[in-house]
Amino acid sequence: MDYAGRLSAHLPLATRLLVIKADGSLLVHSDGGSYKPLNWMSPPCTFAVSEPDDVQTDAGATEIWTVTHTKTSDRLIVSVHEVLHDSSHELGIDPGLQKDGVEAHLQKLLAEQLGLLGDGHTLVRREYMTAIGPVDILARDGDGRSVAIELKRRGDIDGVEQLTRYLELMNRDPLLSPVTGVFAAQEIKPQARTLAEDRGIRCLVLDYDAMKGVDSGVPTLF
Amino acid sequence: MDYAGRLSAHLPLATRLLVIKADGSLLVHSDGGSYKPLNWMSPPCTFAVSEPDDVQTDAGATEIWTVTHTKTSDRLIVSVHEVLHDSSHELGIDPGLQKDGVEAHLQKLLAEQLGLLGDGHTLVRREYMTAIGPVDILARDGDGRSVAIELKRRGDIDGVEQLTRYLELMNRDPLLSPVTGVFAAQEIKPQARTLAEDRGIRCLVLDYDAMKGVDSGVPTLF
DNA sequence: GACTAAATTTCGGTA
DNA sequence: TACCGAAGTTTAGTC
Repeated sequence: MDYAGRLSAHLPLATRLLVIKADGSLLVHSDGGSYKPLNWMSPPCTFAVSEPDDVQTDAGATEIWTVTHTKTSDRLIVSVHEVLHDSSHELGIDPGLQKDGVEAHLQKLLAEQLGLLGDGHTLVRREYMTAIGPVDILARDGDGRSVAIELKRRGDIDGVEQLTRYLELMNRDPLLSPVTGVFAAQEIKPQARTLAEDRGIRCLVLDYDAMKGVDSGVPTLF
Repeated sequence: MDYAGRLSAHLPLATRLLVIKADGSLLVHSDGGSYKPLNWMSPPCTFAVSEPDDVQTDAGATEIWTVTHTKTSDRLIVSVHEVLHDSSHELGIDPGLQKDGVEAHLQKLLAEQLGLLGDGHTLVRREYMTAIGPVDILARDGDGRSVAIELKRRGDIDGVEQLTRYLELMNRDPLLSPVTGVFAAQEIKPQARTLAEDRGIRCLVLDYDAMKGVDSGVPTLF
């Protein structure tokens, strides 16, 4: 199997699971790894089966599958040598997945429990819009000063950079300035902490389970 | 099907493709979307089948699958109502995927075609090591001044931040300073360009196909 | 093993 | 529709 598109890739002959979806897209899975296929073609694409030429036949191929992306002309070519099993099913339309978010939920909890930042903190609003994007939570501390909170499940350097950009911008706004920053996450990487504190940004490690426990309203199912 | 772990998710009853891999991991696919399953459990995990209880039987379930992550105790519970088709195959060991990288190739091409930056540029080295990581390309311009190049397929804000960190550090080194920055990518997002130019970083849009065309050596297969 | 950066990322929300 | 940021991200490489 060969892929030519945004990169070139070759997959040697082996027993694989090939999944053709209703939209013509193709997944090639091995018997391990995570959910990511070894190779694939995303929709929109077209699926075609053709006869192998002489060289391909001599190599043992019985069918050639060609999957071509409709827009980018990325192409996936599969030499099928032997079909161990073939089965086709109509799955019909698909009720969607219902998710109970992570960062969204954490944000809600923290907004309700701003006391975790220190006494006297009050919520201004969640998803406070700025020119370069929304700040997760904008609050005011006991002295009425603005506090911008960036929330992550895992606190990485990227998150600190993100908060730094917001702070830079917001501190140019005389109505908000001075704005201090709080980097809140369930887990904060050492390098991220160092960078944040070097920039005068407070770090706050959140205990999700504990915060769920003091959930103000109805007890959760899980 | 219900997932309880890093988040909670529920998937209504429907016809699905369920793939159990050799390592006990499970994928639940619908007949569309991209390669990402609707729901899944990554290895290492354990797979167990049990009888439905009375409530589950009344609801129509004939089997209950429970997939539990070995380390995090994330859990996926599947109520199987009807099996339309069941097939099992030994895939055996798996020759790896051979990739022909993108950024790596682009980096090689640009290192060979530094004239794209302007006349007189010479290569110092690729993957120039600094304390906080490797700079993609270090060069010198016609006047002998250092130029640090950050290379991306898609030029995003993150890449500008990355280059900024490198420049900050390298400019503290008297042997290198002053170091100017070049942000090179096949496509540069407007916000990334604005941020880069605001920081005095040059932006360079690369034409991959054109650069491949002037490839110095053997013609490529694709 | 921990951490960082890339990914043929995919996916969802918003301007 | 384009763009931006999150993801139960996954994956690969380096320290």
